[in-house]
Amino acid sequence: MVRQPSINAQNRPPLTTDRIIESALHIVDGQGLARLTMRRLGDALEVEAMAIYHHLPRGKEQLLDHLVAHVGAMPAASSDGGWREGLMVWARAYRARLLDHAGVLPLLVTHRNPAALAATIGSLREHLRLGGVPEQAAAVAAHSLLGFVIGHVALEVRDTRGDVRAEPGEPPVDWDDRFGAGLALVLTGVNPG
Amino acid sequence: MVRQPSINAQNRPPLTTDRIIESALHIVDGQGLARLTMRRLGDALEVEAMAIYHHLPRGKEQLLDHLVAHVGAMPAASSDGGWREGLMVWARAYRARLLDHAGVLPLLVTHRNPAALAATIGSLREHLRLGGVPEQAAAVAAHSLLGFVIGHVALEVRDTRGDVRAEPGEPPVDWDDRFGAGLALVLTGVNPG
DNA sequence: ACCTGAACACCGTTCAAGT
DNA sequence: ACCTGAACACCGTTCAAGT
Repeated sequence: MVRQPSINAQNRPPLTTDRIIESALHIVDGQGLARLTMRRLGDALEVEAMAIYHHLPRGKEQLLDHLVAHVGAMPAASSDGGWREGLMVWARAYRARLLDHAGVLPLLVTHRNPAALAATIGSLREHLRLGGVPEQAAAVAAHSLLGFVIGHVALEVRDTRGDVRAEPGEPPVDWDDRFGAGLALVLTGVNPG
Repeated sequence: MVRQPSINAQNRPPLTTDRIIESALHIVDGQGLARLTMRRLGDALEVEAMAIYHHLPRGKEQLLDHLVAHVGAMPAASSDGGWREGLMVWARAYRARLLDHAGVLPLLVTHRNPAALAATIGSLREHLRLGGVPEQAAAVAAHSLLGFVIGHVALEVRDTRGDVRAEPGEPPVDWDDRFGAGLALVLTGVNPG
């Protein structure tokens, strides 16, 4: 029976905050937010639930704060094309991120971890400023764009993976197209000064 | 000891679904969603928690579905002014509703009760059609507008009743103004054809 | 320092029983 | 028909104890 010396006596990787977050996100993505319990999370990490408190003293609150930061923090990268193109790229990527982790969405629309979106909003405002949009208009556009993406994804999540259509005659919505058209609508309203 | 004959022997109004919803919303508004438990709801109604299941057989799931419908269903009324004015009136009222019941917001961005927003979206689309906006553009604008309002309120809720500012030098946001400007931005992008 | 085991106060829900 | 009481399987968290 050979043991790896870098691993502990139970032959498993050491518990770290990153592994805890990663595992929690895996549970939320796979089974939904309601199934994320400290005990189940402990099971997934092959550890007693109480061991998690040694890394996250504030317990589940702190765990959820981390999930919000992990999913919500995504600053817009500086782009080669124009600022409009850059914001479109960011918006599509952010939407994809939210859809990938739709179970975290309810946590994003709470007061939990108020600073989690600050960097994201700041990067959008900076992007607009560099594109020549005045300070006040940039602040408005940044909140409008981020709000639009979050709210639109919320509407998408409500509709999809719902088998029952409200009005049976209505055709299914192509949400990729719908989002793209809405994004163009919002960016049309941004005044470059 | 005089008893009112219309009331039962325990001298209290009879339990109805409406009273249950109303009381649940009162708890969520006053203490937050996390404090809404079947036992506390029973206490507020001066009844055992198990009595609620007689009116809501699907239990807490059904209760939350009702809260989503109660808060999220708000069709746009036909207006005397132009369609733009009508949509602005609706958006401001819908925002106020969401802010009044911010504790329900996390439930709104879930798959729970998928039909809850159908009438609201339908009324917005109808409003735009009557204003001369073509079918496809009206569908896009309806989702964009509703998404914007929901997402913007989410950003407001994250910021307000948070005492700690992310960057201490930054001035506080006037959210009424910010929302109004964002609303104008979105409506600018709506093409009347 | 890091993890465990037992315990506590809660929670949603079931089920048989009361009226 | 409408509500209750006891019970069950869970939950987050504390705390003393192990290594």
